[in-house]
Amino acid sequence: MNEDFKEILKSHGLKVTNQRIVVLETLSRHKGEHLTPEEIYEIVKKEHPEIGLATIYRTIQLLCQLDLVEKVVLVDGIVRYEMVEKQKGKAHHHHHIVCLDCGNVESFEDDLLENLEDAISKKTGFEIVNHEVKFYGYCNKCKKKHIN
Amino acid sequence: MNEDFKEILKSHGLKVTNQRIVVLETLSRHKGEHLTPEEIYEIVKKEHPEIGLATIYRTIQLLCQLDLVEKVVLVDGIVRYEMVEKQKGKAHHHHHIVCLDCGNVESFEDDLLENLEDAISKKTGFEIVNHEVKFYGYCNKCKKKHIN
DNA sequence: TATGTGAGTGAAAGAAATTTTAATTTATAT
DNA sequence: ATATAAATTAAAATTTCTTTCACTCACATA
Repeated sequence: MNEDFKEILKSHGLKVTNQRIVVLETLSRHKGEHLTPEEIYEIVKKEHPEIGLATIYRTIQLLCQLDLVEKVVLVDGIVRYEMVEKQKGKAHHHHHIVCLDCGNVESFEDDLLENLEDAISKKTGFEIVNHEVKFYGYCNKCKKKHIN
Repeated sequence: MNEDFKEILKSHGLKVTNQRIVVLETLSRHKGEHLTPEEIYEIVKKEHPEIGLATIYRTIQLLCQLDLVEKVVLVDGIVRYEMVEKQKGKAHHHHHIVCLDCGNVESFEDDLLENLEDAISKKTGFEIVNHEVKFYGYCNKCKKKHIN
C-alpha cells in the first residue's frame, strides 16, 4: 500500500519524498476522520517537526489531485480532508452526515442518487459528472442532550 | 416586503438601519444569483460608498440567522449567499447544480430526497434536520466547449 | 557509485478572507 | 428632546492559505 503510493507518484513523474510518504501515512492512520490542514500538520509535527505547514498544504493538494484524498467542505466553510478508501482500485461513492452539535462528520455509502443524475440532467440540460450529498442533524450522543 | 423586513428586525429586538435595508434590497434585486460578500460589497458601494465591508459581513450573517439569506459553500471553498425565496412564508427546499467550467450556480427544486432522510436516519441513528445536495457538471453552454 | 539537474522543501513573506476593536454615530424608548 | 444601548466605520488584527526564493534531495545518466 505504501509501495502502491510510490508507484503512483512515479507514474505521474513525481518524486517520492519522505514528506509525501509521511503525510499519506498520517492520513492513512486516521481513516474515516475528517481533518483540517492544521490538524494534519499538528499530527505530523509530533514525529516530524521539520516538516513545514506549506508542505502539508502542497502535499494534500497533490494527494487530492491523485484521488487518494478527498476534500470536504461543509456549510461551516471549514476545509477538511479524508483518506479515500478504495475497493478493488475504485473509490466508492460516499456522502457525509454532520452533527450540528458536536461537529462530528461520518461517511456513509449511497448509490440511491445515481439514477437521480439522469433526471436532473434532463431537467437542467447540465451534463452531470458528480454529486455530493450532506445530511445535517444530531448524532446519537448529542440527540439525547438536544432533547433536554 | 420592505415593511416585512422592518417588522422582522423589530420583532427580534434589532434596529432598523439603512445599511441593513440597503443590503437586503441589493440581494433582493439579485434573486437567483449566488454572490460572494465581496461582490455584494461592490454592488452596494456603487450607490452607498459609505457602507463598509465589515458591515456587509455582519449584515449577511444577520440575514442568514433570520433565514432571509442562505449561505452556500461549494467544493471550491468560496462562500456565497443567495436570497431565500419564500412561498407562503415557507422557504421551499432547493439544491444547487454547479458548472465546473464557468462556475455558474443554478438552483433547482427537489422533494425527491425528503423520504431519503428517514432511511438515512434509521441507518445512522442521526436525527436529521436538513440536507444539502450539489450536482457538479457542465452547463449547456460549456458542454459544447467541453466536447471539442 | 558519483554527479548534474530540476522537482521539492522550509521559512518567511505575502494574499485573501473574515473578524475584532474602539471610537463615533444612530435608532428608538422614555 | 434626551439618554442609552445597539450599530457602524475604519483600521488593525486574525485566520487561513499561497507564493517566493534560497537551499536540498531524488533520481536519471554517465
